[in-house]
Amino acid sequence: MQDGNALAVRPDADPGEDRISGSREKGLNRVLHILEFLHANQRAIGIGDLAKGVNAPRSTIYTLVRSLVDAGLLEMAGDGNRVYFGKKLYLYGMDYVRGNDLLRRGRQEVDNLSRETGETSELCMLQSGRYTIVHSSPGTRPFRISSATGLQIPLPWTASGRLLLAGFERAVIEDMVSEDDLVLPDGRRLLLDDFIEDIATAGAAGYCVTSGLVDAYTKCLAAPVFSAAGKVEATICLVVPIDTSEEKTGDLIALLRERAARLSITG
Amino acid sequence: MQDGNALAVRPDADPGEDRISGSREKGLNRVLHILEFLHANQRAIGIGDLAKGVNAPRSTIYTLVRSLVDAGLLEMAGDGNRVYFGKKLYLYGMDYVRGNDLLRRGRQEVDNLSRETGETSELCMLQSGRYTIVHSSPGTRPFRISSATGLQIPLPWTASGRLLLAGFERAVIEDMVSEDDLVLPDGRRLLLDDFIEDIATAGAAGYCVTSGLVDAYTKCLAAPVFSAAGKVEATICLVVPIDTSEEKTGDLIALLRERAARLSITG
DNA sequence: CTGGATTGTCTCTTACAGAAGACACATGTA
DNA sequence: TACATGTGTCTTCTGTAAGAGACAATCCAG
Repeated sequence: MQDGNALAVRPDADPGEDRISGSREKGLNRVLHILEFLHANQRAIGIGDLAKGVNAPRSTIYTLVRSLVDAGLLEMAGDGNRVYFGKKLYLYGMDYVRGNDLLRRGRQEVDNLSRETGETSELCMLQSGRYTIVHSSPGTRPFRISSATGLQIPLPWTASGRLLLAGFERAVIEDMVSEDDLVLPDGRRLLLDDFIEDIATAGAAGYCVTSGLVDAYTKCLAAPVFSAAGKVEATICLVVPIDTSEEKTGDLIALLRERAARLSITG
Repeated sequence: MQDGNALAVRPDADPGEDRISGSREKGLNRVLHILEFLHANQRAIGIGDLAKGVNAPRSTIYTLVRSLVDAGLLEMAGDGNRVYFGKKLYLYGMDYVRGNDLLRRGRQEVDNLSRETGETSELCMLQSGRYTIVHSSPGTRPFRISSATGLQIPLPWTASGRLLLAGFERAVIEDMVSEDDLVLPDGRRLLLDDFIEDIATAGAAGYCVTSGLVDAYTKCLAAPVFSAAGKVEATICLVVPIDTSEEKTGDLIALLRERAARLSITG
């Protein structure tokens, strides 16, 4: 991610081999990488592997992990030499929920929606410039649409992404969306201009539907939740089979918009 | 800590006062303090106050907070210059829940218990040597017993505390319990020996009841949840009015123990 | 308007945290 | 038995991150 611009790599390089790394990193950054790495892997990781995973010296990771474990942010996992997230992070997370009306009520609403409709429902937000499924509730279909909470998906792949970007400057949008993001899972390629137009349309319409973008079997219906300031702060969405009738789709969108509007009345 | 050899410390020292400190702190530690401070205050804090709160130089806190906000661990709160926990922490917290059977099932069970009995129910664990309410469900009584999730209470004040310490060496227990911890909210003072005896008794009995410890109106019933290794990994407890009849108390304890046992069958 | 307090950004210095690498001890496997 | 691979702890070196402090810009009370 963040090498790039770095000042010219030592010309003599290290005779040893590749290892360009070398750069001395701030401890905090190492920690942030550790957390991201664990989040990405969704399981306990051995300290050695962790060091490899974040490309940091073993000794450093040992020190940091000890601090983090002592602090309770990480915990040694059952068998012995692996670590994963700790109780403290859970507690802080709950603090976040408590301090965040929208999230708390949004979760509730999403659970309701999936129970009422039987479809998979999700609460989505921008998370440092990335689309994030903040909460999802599975729905009752035999073929369950997989979607882990916290999963980060390119904005252009989703209906929610189009709504979340409504109101942003073109430049900002270009900044958030990489070239890769425009390539769909099946290899098709979106045009940035089309995407930006979609955003405008979705913003004006107050809802958005996408068909067969992430996979060929589903469509995604989304409605925006507004902050007091009138910005799109989140979306709630439903993931339904792509062959859902026009009529039913319409009904679901109406339902979704009503619920999203209700969520928007925030203090 | 480790000055000593250093070349003469400023001879004038700090005229200010107390704070001999000055010691240069690791950035990571500062961050840990920041998080604890926010957790303790349960609300967004201005950066200046944050610096005061964790007793750190302003410039340092500005730098760290920026990193943390960029990383999404903290978020700028509504009005502008305050910070609180961020979405990332919530996501990591959910990861913890997902990776932790006991917590997931325990939360469920606690919710069930409070619904079934109408009493306040809690899931408790040791969190780096401190008693922690990991999840609580309010119950239906008019006088709701307050108990925020994540609240940390001295071990000797609680029934759960007695169970959680079962199986620890005396020395370890002495280490975990400070003098202050032995002083109850109403000023009474427990004897360490009595407390340690309580622990043994509770451990042997497989449940624990305390009356009027934290406050004069409630008693606390707790049952231990065991890990595969046979250690007490958590407790579930009910907070009931202190005048609850012997008979009903007995029934509730039986219920509690059954549910705790069910939780103990972990993978 | 003035004086004090607070906010956010910057620069410079040096104490110290991160890195390197050696070590001792396990495992596994050829 | 030797040889590779992984783990956890220490010690030593040095580049840099934490801290002090100065600054301009707000804000507010009197």
